[in-house]
Amino acid sequence: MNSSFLKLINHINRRIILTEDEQQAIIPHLNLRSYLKGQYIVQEGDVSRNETFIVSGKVRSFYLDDKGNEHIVAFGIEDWWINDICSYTTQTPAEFNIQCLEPTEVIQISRDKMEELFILAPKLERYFRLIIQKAYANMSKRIVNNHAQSAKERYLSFIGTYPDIANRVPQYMIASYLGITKEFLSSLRKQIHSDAKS
Amino acid sequence: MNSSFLKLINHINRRIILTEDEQQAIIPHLNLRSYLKGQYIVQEGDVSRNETFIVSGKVRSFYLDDKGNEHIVAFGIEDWWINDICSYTTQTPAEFNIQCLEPTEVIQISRDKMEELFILAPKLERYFRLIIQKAYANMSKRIVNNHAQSAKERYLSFIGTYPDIANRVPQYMIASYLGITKEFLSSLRKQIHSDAKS
DNA sequence: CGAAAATTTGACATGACTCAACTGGAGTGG
DNA sequence: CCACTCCAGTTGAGTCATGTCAAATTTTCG
Repeated sequence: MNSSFLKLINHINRRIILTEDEQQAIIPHLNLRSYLKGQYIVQEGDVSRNETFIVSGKVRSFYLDDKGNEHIVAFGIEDWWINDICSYTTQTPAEFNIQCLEPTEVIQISRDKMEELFILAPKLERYFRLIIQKAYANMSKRIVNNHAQSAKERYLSFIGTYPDIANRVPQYMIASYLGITKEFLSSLRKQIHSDAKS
Repeated sequence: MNSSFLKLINHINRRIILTEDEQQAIIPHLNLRSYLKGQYIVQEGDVSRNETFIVSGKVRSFYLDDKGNEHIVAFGIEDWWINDICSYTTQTPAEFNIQCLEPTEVIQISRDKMEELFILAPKLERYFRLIIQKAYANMSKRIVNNHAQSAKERYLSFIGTYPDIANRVPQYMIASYLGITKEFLSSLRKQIHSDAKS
């Protein structure tokens, strides 16, 4: 089996149990696709037509406010699903952009194919439910932490929790993800370094 | 059929199609329960053992930080599901409290019963997937809005979107939900009133 | 009516933003 | 190999949004 597809199948098998037949039946519904750095998987205003699983690479999902400022909603790396779920489920124009920060390889499943898959293997409903539940729980904690912690604490916690992301994306994006300005993040880092020395 | 159960069945039927038989089969798995104002449906440290659907009343889900400050994660009203999903799915101690703000009637389904239900009517996996997807999409927007908007804008948008909640919970809880202090919210309201007059 | 809870007020402190300038790489092309 | 540009990151001064604390006031409700 193609190793990218295998990666997804393994991801599924870690949460539900697929028979050999089911695994084989799923494969033809999957669509492998490559993006270059900077390319968009979903653009604001377009309708998101696929569920997207990241095989390798790195993406960000962001929102552009009225003043033209970017607000990063989420990063996505290897083994994560990423989408504008609202646009996908209601087939309305996306509010978020999803852009590749590196050359990125993904597996996509169109809505139609997805419905076929759910008929083929209804267990997949459970798989996606579990995935999204996890994402929801993380979002809830993020909301709370945004309120309960200072920017400095959030930054330290971010680089502790996601070192692989923190090391591989520009700082101004981390600032945006945390909801602070790049200048302020810069001064926080300065503080942190001098804290460490003294 | 008991009218509370009917309320849930209708809620389900608005998203998926249940046969008459399935509807009848679901009922015995449901558990009706009443709470008084102030009572806890889930307490921090306990394990959440049920999915909980609110038939009537009003609840809040909140987190207590190290300094003892409350941070409201969500409100729940009629026709909403509310839970500490993380605790429920992993059967680990809850980080959030879920407390009734009024006398509240709920329908609960234990994990075991839920598994039975999923076997009985696998479509329910889809129903819960759709519910949680919606909640996730809302959370994402909330994160963005917390970053893109000022406290005043968030407050106005909150009372516009959820007037029924805004009118029925104390202001200090709205402040907590928005991530600001009750004093600051008070001064925002003063501004808003004087804006309106001039 | 009286006590407790919720809200408001005001003085003051500070975390975080703005803006503009500067530094320092990483290409790129001559 | 240098000059040039572009982009990310840093700095610092000034400002604004929001927080803190303590007290006064209003509302709720037994």
